[in-house]
Amino acid sequence: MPELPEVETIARFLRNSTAFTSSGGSLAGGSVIGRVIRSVELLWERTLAEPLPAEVNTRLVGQEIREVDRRGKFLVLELSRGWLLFHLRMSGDIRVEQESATCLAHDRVIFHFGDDTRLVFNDTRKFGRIWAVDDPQSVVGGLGPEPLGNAFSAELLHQMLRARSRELKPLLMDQAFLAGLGNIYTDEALHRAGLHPRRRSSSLKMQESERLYQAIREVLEEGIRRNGASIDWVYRGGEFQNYFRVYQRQGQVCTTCGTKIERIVVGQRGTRYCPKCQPL
DNA sequence: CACGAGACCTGTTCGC
DNA sequence: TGCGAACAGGTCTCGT
Repeated sequence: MPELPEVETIARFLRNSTAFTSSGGSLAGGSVIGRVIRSVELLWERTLAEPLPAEVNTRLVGQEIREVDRRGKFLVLELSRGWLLFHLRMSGDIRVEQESATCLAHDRVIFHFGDDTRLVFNDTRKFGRIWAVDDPQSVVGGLGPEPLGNAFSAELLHQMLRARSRELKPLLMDQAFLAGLGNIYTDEALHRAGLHPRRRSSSLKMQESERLYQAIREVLEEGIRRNGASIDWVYRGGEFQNYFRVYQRQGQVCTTCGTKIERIVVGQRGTRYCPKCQPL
């Protein structure tokens, strides 16, 4: 579910003393930074990727949350000793609330703080994972560049694209190639760049790579500015779904040229594009 | 290396 | 109304 902008939004909610949680409710007592984990409740054991369930309390109890960051689609929490990482996959969500709040269906792991508040990992489809490790590189070490980072440039993207010969859509969604794009933002970026999802990466001219680079940055920045996208039954408080140009718009007209948006399958993922703006 | 199929999961929507 | 199929913001593993 969440892609880079949604995870960034959650990271900011957890880090800052804002008035909202990622689910739109009020964040009990503000930032989670400075809070100490007093116990961990594993409601669905397989959510815990590392360590083994028996070791999780020894590893986390007494640890203070020092910093909240994001790497690709991973939420990265620095603890007083070690690191706690979350990946929300398709349906994960995080909320911080008072201990007196009502538990919800699909709550999978609960981190109780000592101050009558808790952090809850809710995940309908059970794909999400949590890691408690000594070195975050063991989890995120294989990721490609951060698309909004300073080290990422049009020249670098062009070189990366030319070094491979894959269809653009699955390549851009490959987290080892570039970290953070998922189905929504890839479709939106390709439309803004005027590139067909099946276009071979090795065939791009510098000017096209430059357009793709700008499109990726713009679509991610706009997503973050709108607090991510809220679709399906999971409400996250974001508004970007109201600005989609192609995603979930098959059969409707392209806002640029009026042609009907089509849906095809690329790399086993539903893919929306404008056949006129994005010719092969 | 590139690519497709299948697995992991639950819920909603659509067609008959 | 009922019921199965298709689909859903992701990633991993296996086989060709």
